[in-house]
Amino acid sequence: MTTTTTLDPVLFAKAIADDTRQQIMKLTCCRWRSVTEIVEQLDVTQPTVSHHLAILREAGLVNFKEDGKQTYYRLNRDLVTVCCDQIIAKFSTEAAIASSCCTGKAK
Amino acid sequence: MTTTTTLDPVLFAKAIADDTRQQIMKLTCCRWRSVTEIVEQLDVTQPTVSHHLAILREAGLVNFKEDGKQTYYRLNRDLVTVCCDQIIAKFSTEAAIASSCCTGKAK
DNA sequence: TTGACATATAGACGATCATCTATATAATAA
DNA sequence: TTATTATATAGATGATCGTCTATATGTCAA
Repeated sequence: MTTTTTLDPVLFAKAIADDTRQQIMKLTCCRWRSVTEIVEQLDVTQPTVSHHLAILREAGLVNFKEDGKQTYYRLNRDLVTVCCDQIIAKFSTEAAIASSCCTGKAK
Repeated sequence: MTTTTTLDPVLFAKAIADDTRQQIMKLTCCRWRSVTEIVEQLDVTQPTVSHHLAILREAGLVNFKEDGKQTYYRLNRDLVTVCCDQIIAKFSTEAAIASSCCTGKAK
């Protein structure tokens, strides 16, 4: 299952603009983690972790799979990379020229 | 004047997690822009633009220079690139191994 | 079936945020 | 000096956000 797709730079930034969420992203960056496992590593309650997982899931930033009682989450690292590259491109000279935001003389 | 330095990934994300700020970043990505010039291109008031410029300035994401009555702002593109690279690195396998967040058997 | 466990959802609460109007500050022009 | 222009700051307001407790839902074991 490949769920990379894309994500608007503003929505991407909002999704990762929280310390708890970045901690979750780091915990899930290289292997599947159950919610309980994540809760054990952090200083917040289980509902708080579920809340942040829902935000990351809706953004497509984590993949998940259910297995009996447990739900496992894993970071969608490809999407992180795509979004970061997209941000760099958005604020590059080329993007500016393409959107003609650079009219007038450069100073 | 080179003001690249660094910026924590969470703080970087917070700084760019707003549509108006990303519009300002795009407007200033390739040349110096006065506040008035920026206001003319956006649908918000001048104090709102000044507010967002202050946030970007405190994060080091824009450089500025005063010239008489006017203040010119320009995006610090190098810092944007550095921060994006930093985010990609933070959630890479290597970073996970380095911080030993990958203990236990991979599934 | 009943109880224990894993996760999600609902609702409340305080904090932060984006925006506005009003005003202060500073520089130039008349 | 006085008026005008450019920008920043103060304070208010409504919206969004992060977190919590309480509870619902669903799965497995006894």
